[in-house]
Amino acid sequence: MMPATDRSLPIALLRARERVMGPIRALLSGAGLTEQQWRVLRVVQESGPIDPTQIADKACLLLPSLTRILQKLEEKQLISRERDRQDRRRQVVRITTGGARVIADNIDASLELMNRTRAKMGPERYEALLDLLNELDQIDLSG
Amino acid sequence: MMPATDRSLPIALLRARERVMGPIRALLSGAGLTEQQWRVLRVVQESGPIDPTQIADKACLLLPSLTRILQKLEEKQLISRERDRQDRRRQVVRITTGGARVIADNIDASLELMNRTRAKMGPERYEALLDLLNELDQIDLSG
DNA sequence: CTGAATTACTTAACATGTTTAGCAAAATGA
DNA sequence: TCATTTTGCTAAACATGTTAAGTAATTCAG
Repeated sequence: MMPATDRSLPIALLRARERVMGPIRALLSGAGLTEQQWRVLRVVQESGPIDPTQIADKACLLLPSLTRILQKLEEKQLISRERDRQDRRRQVVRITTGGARVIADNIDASLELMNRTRAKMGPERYEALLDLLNELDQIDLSG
Repeated sequence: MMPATDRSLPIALLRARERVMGPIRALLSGAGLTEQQWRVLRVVQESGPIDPTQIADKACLLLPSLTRILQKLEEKQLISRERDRQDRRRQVVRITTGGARVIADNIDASLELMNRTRAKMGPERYEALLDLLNELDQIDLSG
């Protein structure tokens, strides 16, 4: 028998994510960015010059998705790309002045949303949730 | 400053979901079904005749997505649809014999995967995670 | 009863998720 | 060194996510 939807882990994860991302998406749409574009932009700013494979890892995206996102961000002139001199398979991605400005204009509201979530839930439970999610991510389900 | 990715709630939710759904997707692809198609099929079987709005609610899908999914499931003859006699805006969705067979063929392995996750994580922590996710889902972030 | 909401979907458009294939550069090994 | 494999990324195809419009049926206010 199927568990009630609130006891189904996949659906509970889906709903929780939607609850958290809804307000963030609303904020970012005002800046003309999607959630994923925002994530990539922030990774690039925080890390400095970085290649797509590492971006994908940090932003939790698959490379085919990232390819399209980088193309969009480059069109919008929020990032720049060039080939790596040492290894010409690779690219070096950098944030532009415009990209940095977009982050500066939205970062406070974004962090405020997460802080509000944390406060409403209670810091201890919020941290406990993060711990459990990370634990779940590290489980080996293969055997 | 951006939290490390494992302390970012949106990314932690993303990774956890991917970890849980990966094996389930692999199982279902053998049956020619996507994760969402499977979710819809199960909701319809468990509920009996049901309209799309309720399916969307239970399966945690938006109506535009559900419209396409129902079309695919109808093509595959796993569900049937007809207009509601009382309210002709509505539809009544039913599972077909073929749909019931697909569920019967895959339900055991599907439940087994979730049970394995639960066991590896420990039943108590698993339940605690579900509780925290549901709590997060019920937070009012508007104010 | 009738025109203005409202409801239950459907369609369309754009972005991402997911899988598979492809290509060029670099590393490997006989 | 040269064929093979691996790596880093891109392209394509199909499915879903998300938002905005559109349509037909129903409800509601006046």
